Amino acid sequence: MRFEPVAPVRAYERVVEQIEQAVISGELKPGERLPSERELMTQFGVGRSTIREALRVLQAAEMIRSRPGDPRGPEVLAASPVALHRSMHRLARADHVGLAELLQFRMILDGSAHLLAADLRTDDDLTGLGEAWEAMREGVSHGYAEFSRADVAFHEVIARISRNPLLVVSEEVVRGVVLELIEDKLEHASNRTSLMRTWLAHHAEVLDAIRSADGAGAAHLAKQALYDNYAEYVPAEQRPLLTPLLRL
Amino acid sequence: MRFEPVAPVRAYERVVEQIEQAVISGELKPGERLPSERELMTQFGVGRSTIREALRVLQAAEMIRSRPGDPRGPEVLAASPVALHRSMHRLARADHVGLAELLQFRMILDGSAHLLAADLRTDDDLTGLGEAWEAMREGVSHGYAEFSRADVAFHEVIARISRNPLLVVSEEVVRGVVLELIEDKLEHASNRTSLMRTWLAHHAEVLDAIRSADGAGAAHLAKQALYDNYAEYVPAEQRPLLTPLLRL
DNA sequence: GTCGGTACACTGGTCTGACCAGTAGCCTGC
DNA sequence: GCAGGCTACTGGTCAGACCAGTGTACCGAC
Repeated sequence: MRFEPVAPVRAYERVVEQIEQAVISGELKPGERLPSERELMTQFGVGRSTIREALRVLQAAEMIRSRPGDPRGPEVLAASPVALHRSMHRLARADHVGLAELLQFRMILDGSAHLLAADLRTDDDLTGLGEAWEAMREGVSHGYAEFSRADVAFHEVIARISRNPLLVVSEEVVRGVVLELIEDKLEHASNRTSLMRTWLAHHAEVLDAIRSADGAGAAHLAKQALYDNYAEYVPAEQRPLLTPLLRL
Repeated sequence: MRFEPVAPVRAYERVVEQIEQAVISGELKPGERLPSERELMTQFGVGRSTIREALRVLQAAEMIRSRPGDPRGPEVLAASPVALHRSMHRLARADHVGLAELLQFRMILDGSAHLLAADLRTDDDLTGLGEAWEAMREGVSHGYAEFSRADVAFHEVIARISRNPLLVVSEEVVRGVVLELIEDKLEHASNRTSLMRTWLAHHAEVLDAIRSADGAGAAHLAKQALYDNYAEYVPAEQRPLLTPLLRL
């Protein structure tokens, strides 16, 4: 006979549980409203601070949103990847993860997204992708910031074509963290115009590969481009971590 | 000239921000303690309820833990994938993310982990992997639960050989969520013994591929195995989402 | 009739102050 | 030296208060 350690159950936790259960089970649908804090307080038979702490937890999980003054009460939100984004971001920022690992991960995600996009793209997708590329081309003459924005948009279109929200979110997060880590180094990059032209040409190749449903080609282009652009910021002794990915 | 929508900044949010920043920047390391609530209250110049709501948010994000009575104050926790797991699980339950997407993601992660493992493995890694396989072999006669545990351990060893914490964590999370989604269906699986023998043989192949540094082979084996084992639970019309990954 | 403004009732955000159960560490008394 | 209790804290919870903000119903001007 073995016993398990016990942990005291806080009042606010049981409030969270009940509301969470109601949302997960679909009893409370997105857009619907919770009773006001004062009303919940009597329903649960606890003080307002307890209710408020419970609502804070649910709000941090992006399950509800409350606005002061709204007589309809806190709103139940639709599930969104925002919470996933936050927790992934936090984890990625935790020191165990260096630029090499992030880049590795990004090559994996980006490569897979390109592979899937080349296979799953519809005609509409191709149109959208073409427009995204046009935006990049125009961005060249509007300065680096504009070009960069268009570049990000291009990548997001590809991720979306892959039809996998996990891929979209992860890629967005990892891209963000990578940029945060090297933004200071990017500031001093010289001859940006030629850099932009290089990238533009690369994206044209990617576009072609996806148009001709060449998944392997698109994936390789994506990974190679990431390596070419960012490997210089990775300590030389860690670069062998990245090269295996280029071979597949 | 365009204007942006403004959102009022709550007091507790600014408290969260500051503490979060201190943790992310490494100013507060895991194991260290925050001042007590009453102390924080004077430092931030806000009421205790505000402090408490901030701490609740941080606690929901698995960044801190507080125990009543502990004179040392709330403890800063090491980054853990628990929060990531929770938010991914929620998203999966809300079925913006279905089994197909999860499996797709898992094939990507697992395949990449195998690829990297085959390239980066040291002799020690191979020894460890061999032992993990032995444990699986012995597990066959100790029942499904035991075998399953050894199987998970095998996968974790491979993920660790790939030397990328992001890969390790993501895979762990996705594997967990996938299992939760189909656990009821797995319960009724018949002739488990033959199933175990099949898996054992498959893992032997993987082991061989990694031993001989055949990254592409190991990756393909991993992805194919996932497809073979789980595709039956994916609606037939969604299976084409998975097959492109097998070709690479 | 419609429209603009206003008053009201209610919301969530915050603060204060209080009490309780629990913990760690000191400090006895043996 | 050590078991047992004492104490000064901790976090968890509650009650009550005030404020700024919001939606709505009402109301008067046109």
